[in-house]
Amino acid sequence: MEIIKRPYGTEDVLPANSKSWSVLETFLRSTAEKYGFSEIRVPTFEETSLFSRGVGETTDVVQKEMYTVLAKESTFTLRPEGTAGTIRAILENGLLNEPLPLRVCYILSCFRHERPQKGRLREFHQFGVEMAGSADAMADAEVISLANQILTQLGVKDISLRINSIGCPACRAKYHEALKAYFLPHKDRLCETCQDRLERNPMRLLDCKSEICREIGKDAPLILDYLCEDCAAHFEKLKADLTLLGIDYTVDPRIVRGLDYYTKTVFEFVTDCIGAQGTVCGGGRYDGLIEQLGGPATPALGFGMGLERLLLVLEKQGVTLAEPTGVDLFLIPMGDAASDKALQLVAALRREGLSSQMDVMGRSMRKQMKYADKLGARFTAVIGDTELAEGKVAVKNMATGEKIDLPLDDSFTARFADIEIADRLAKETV
RNA sequence: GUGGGUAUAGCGUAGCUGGUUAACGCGUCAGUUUGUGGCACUGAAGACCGUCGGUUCGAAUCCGACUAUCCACCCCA
Repeated sequence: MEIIKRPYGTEDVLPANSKSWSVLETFLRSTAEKYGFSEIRVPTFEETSLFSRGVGETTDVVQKEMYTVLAKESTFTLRPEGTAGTIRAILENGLLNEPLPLRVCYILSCFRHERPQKGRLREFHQFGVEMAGSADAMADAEVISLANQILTQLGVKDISLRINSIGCPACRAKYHEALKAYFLPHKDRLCETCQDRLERNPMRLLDCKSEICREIGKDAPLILDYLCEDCAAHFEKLKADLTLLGIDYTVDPRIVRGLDYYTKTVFEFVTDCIGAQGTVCGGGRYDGLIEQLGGPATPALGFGMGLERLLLVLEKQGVTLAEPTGVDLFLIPMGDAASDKALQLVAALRREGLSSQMDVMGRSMRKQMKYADKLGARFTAVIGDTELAEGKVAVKNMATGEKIDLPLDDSFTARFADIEIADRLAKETV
């Protein structure tokens, strides 16, 4: 019988890598906590209309990338991003009645039906935060600061923060008109996709990779010149605050987010070391979204951080988050009486907080020794009739070959713990 | 949705100007007398050479289709 393979664009996290994931997740939550963000957990699937209303009817994500499933008589959609569901939960549970601003974070999987490539999966994971209630640019700076601290403390290098303001619906509408007016005379020379973009999303024209489009767009009007007074002031304040925080950034007027809810501030942390999909973190302000989803008009913002992409960067840059799990003491019993004793010792060591294992395959002593070595056991101990009779056992340090006698009584686990700690300290000082 | 690349044991590869039992490294398992691992040596298991069809006396090797997968466009994390 042949095995069934995983769906295209999904990934298995194998034992060799799972620890990096859990270490990363713990780090993300605890860092977010320092900024006042508490974790929220929401369903994997939602009412389809939540996304068409929240993310935007005309976006690619909603139009062609959603996994919408028919379950009995109802249809649902696997979340393509985290914000809509989180805002839904906030509104449904009345969280906005708590002292504002509300700060929540999450780690969840998202689903988009796209063609997989490096840094892009159909099921991917993201860490995200949402902050609701503040219209001040200081809130923007804080959220960006969190992302910045995460990346910095993880040791990520060569990643740049780009910020932009895409204004409020009022100034953006004016800007779109100006852009169209600028590009229309050159329409025939634009690449095919850009001709299409001219109507759908004119701001994308500035981001085109084609030489001709770039050349044409060189002198195109910039959104920053079309911001209303309020939006312009907000952007200036953000820049000033980032400078106060010592966070480097570049203003990139070409940044466009593909989700409809963004207003004013948009930002992304981009690297070029993991292929074409280099946006590790992206986010911005969405002052209209909460009202759009039926809540009270409340300014808010957030970001999403792609965990697979982040892990790709860390791997590429040689950052290791976790050493493989080892074994502190591997017991090698010889004979039934010793085996019974070892079984009890292993359990006692584990209760003590140490990791301990023994053979469960009925292997010869030599094989057990080899196996202990492959497991990366730091210490081994052979227990046979002699040890039982003398009431002591030699614990062997696998790295040095040194052996230390320990009494086979109730003090064994505590004594071994001392040796184990001493060994750990010795390694650290070296 | 559109391009292009790739498809040989668990993993990484060789073989690809068609020619008899498809090779190598790593890994796994068993041994080198059940009282001490790493090294070395011996041996074993494990591949219908992605699938189907075509050319041919003969196909892992050439051709086609399909499927899978990777990279890129697009889009986003």
